[in-house]
Amino acid sequence: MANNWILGIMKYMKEYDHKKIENKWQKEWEKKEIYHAKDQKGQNKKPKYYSLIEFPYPSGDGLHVGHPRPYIGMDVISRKRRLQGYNVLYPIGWDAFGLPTENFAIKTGKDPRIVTKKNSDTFRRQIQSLGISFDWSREINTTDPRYYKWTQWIFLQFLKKGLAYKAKMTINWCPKDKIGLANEEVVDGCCERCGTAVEKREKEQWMLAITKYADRLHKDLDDVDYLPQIKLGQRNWIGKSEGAEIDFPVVNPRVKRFLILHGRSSTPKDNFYPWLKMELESKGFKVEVPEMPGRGEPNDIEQADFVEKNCTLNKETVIVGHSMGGLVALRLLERGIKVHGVVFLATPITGRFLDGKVRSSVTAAAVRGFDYEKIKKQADFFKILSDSTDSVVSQEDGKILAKNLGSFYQAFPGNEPHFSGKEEPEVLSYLLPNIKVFTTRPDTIFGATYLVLAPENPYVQSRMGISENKTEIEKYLIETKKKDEITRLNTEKEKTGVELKGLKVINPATNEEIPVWVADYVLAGYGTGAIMAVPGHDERDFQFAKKYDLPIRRVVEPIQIVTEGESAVKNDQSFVKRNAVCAVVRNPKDNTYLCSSWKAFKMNGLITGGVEEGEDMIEAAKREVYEETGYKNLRLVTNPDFAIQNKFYHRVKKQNRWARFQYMFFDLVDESRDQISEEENQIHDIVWVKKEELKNFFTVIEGQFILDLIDNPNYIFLGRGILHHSQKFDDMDSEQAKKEIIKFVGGKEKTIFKLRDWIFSRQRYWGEPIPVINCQKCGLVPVSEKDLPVELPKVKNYQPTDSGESPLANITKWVNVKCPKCKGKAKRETDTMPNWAGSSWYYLRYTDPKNSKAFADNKNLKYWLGNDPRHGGVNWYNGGNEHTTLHLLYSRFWHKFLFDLKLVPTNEPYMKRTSHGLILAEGGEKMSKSKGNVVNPDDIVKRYGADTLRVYEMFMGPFDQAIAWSEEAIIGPRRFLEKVWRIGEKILTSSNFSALRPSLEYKGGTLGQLKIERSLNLINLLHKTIKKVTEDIEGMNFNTAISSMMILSTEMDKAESVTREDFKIFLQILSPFAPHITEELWNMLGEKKSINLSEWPKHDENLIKDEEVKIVVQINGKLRTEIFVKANENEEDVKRKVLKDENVLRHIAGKEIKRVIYVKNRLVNIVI
RNA sequence: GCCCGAGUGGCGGAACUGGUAUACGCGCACGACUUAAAAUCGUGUCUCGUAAGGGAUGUGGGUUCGAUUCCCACCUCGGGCACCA
Repeated sequence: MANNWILGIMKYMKEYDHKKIENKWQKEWEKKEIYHAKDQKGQNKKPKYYSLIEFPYPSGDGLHVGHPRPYIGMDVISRKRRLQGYNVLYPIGWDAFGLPTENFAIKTGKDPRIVTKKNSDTFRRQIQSLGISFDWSREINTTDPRYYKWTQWIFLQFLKKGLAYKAKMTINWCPKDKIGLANEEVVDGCCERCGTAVEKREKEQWMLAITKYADRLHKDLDDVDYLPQIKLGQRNWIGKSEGAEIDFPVVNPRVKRFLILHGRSSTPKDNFYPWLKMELESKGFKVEVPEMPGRGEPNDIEQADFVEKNCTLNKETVIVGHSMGGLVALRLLERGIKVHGVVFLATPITGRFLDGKVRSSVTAAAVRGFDYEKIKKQADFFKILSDSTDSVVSQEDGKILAKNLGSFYQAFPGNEPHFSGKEEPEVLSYLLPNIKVFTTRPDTIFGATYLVLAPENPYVQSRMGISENKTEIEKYLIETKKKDEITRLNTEKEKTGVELKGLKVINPATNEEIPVWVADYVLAGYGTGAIMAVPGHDERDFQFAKKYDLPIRRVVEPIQIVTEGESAVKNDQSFVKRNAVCAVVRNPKDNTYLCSSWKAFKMNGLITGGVEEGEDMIEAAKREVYEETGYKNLRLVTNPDFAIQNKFYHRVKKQNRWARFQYMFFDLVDESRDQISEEENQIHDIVWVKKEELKNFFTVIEGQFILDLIDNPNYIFLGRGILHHSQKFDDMDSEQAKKEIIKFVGGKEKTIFKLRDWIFSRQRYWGEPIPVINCQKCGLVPVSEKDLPVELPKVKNYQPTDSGESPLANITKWVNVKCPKCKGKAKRETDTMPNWAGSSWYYLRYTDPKNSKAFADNKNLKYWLGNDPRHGGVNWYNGGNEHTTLHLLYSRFWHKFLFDLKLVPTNEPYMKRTSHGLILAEGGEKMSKSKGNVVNPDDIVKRYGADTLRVYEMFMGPFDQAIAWSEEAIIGPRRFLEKVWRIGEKILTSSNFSALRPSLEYKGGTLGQLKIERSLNLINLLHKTIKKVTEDIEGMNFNTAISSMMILSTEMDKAESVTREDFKIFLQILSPFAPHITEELWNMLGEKKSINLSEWPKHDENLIKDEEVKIVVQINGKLRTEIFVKANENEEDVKRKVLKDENVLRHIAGKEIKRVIYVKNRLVNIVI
């Protein structure tokens, strides 16, 4: 019986026919549903494991050999987990919306649905031929209406919570693809996809408020296990910076008095007028609040008469016209009265006017039809603070009023309704404006010598009218607008800007008046669009200040604290402060510098000394040079007001010193020199040191700063240090001073982010339609959830329109719908979602891919993600480096949002994230169809087999690094598998080879009990290999795992005998890499159940211990010989043995042994 | 410019926490088998040197008994960010 069986095998064996084997097992596995994950916890007691790869975009080019690398990697892990007893979910699907398919449709007119189907069929066939253990029963496709129904549904939840909104945006527009691009899709000012230069366009866009989650997206990275560089990428992109918002009050010397004119019904009813009056008076202004006649049924003409007669009106007056009072102001100006300015507070008070109709004051003004051209000439500025959005369309005869109103606003551009009308400080801030800046360096505010506004900052517009250099500013604004993104963001280019002349603000720290500039190096979209410029401590401000000759003030000075040696600061003593100078004296003849070298101890530095009471700094420096070196004629080159604070212990005076050394640069006029005192001579030597040698010469840290200063006269100190020129904050540590200074200037601590809200609409066809209906009456109305999905209609032409609308806009049948609210005429939104949408939640769908009631059943989510909010999610997610910022960030955002709605059980989607490197073409270039260097896995599978391809891809190099494909090297893994096959063949066919079975003897025992040496070594190696492979897989060190198995296979092949048990263990640890061949051999060895259902072997610690170890013998660190000793041999015995070795004796002959270093089980190093 | 990562044979790469540098694979050379070739197997393969020994992990320095590994400076390549106050 047994013989027959072996004979049968012998016939069957012969060569390794990968085609037969792989086909057979792939069918068998699918038939037995061996890789299908089981949902319900009750049915299986196994712990769950969710491993995930990024689902592919099924492009028309088909799979290339780079695609499967991550799939194989996670497959190895998933297969290992199954053997380790987990219920594994390893799913796949298609991320099939997107541009390439659409562009193909545009070119060929083919329906993207059909193209997608064809492409994904090809991808599926190719991936399946690799024997990856995906659960194909859970396959999903983002373009399937049953899938995108839920993408749309999630969007509606965003809409409901106010996190999806429409905004007019200047967007990046790719003129070739005719598509709006998100910031992250623009690379170097060009379209990420096609490389065309990006243009700017104004467009209404759907936005997702990802910035609301910025802080959590940043902070929660602490809880997840991502590779450090991935976390870093996320953090950089979010761009958190902590700082402060600080107000700089605007100075306007021409305003002396305010005239507050009541509104129609607003008797000093509330605290508003008294409050405003008090506030203004407290700032030193004259304020007049006349008691207006004709309350109740006001008449602006009558009131204007009254004001003209009783109040002071001149060029120093600003009229604050509240409601009806605003009309009175208009009347006055129309009569030819000149004032400095008018602020028209059009708060939401409506009432019955002279014409008997009810409307707000702005509406009333519009109806009156003033002579705006004349009015505008009477005042330097005319500011309308209005909330009267309701008055744009009148309740009664809307159209006419709207027209009039339009002309009113047209007359005063930049005054569109924007005012909330409620907050008193808001009113005040318009009367006495502040410019708000954001800074991360409030500690440097004493060095803020000017302010810079971004050209887009609204304050520039509103202020321009009264600027002395209005035309210059206008010109600059036009210029910057013309500049495209590339030139504007080019840091190399010289900074430009223009001063807002006549405008000064007060630095709230110094109370000095400082100028205000407009410059495009300040970005409107970040912070407040305004900065305080500190040229002394910011490179950009410094460049700008140099160019426009603005004052530079250094307020933070580096500090050096001596902590070692005899000059180390004594912790128990307080400091004695001194002003000191440091003279940098150059001899221009040979470009050397005057230095001193102390005789008593190793200290090399410059000429320094204390400043005496009342002494001038420069004189002090010259005096010190003269006293210490005798040089008489010095010429001051520069005194940059640069100093270093120095804390040390004065050895002579025996006290802690805190000295401030101010650096001054001198040139030697001539070399004339007096004798120096003997006393000085005793202390140090005078040396002239060449500039190149200074670096090595200085023993003190300040040397570094001096070199920076010498090499670069524009050196500015950017680091943390000690404050100076900062009044009461002098001598404080800059970091500590931040908070106190913010408080001192009345600022507010604030954290801001670089992250912008996500532009979520695309004017394209092949994406999920945004499920919103546009109704003239009701505005934006969400499609009711029961009407989802909003399916993409078929179109004839996929070309986007030139106006930038999606091709959907032309499908009138689809676009025109009834409003779900009022049943009136309405239009569908024609924008579609970006293809980040479907991939932001796909991993949730895998847990319950066929659910038609919810995006996934809660039970399934809880099972597969876990129920611990802080430590749950997909167990292991591997993907490409190119997706570690955007896709990861977006899906984390969606997940957190769903978590807040209690729709998912965890706070984070993925517990662990790793990346793989790309596989490049043989030349090291990226594989692409256009370059013609694509390697198709079909050919490799056909020639070498899927197992060989898998082993090769895992073996070729470190998993996380990019690597070039090599057609030559693939033969190595193939030979390895053939060797494995041969060993199996030998075991099956040669009873001699597999006869010796010491397995029962060694189980649980130590190697010492074993007598058969060959097997013994093999068993030792086997167990070491189990350990290594087990560990290496966890660290994704697949290449070294395979390398160790190659070694094992060589040893087994060479061995006189290998037991079935041992070989089967080898097959098990190899099976994640090469599942087909191992399954076949496993089966041939008589196993009835799949190797996939077996148990992952464990190594036996006792069996990997070496009996004998090699000790490396070094002499003076050089390898001389090696000896073998028993493991854990006593140190003395080893040393004794080493010293008897003839090689050793030869080397140490006649020399004295100074030291012997011993590292247990490793080496002996003899120092002679 | 800033921030990461990496530089090791002819090539892909290995080396634990500072302890034999070059594992494993490719290639190449030689040998065995063969009429022959392919395939396979075996042996060898950093470099100089007959040898003893010396020199090599991008370059230069440092710490150490001992450095691919730690520190400093520089060079090159790859990736990310790029006027983010």
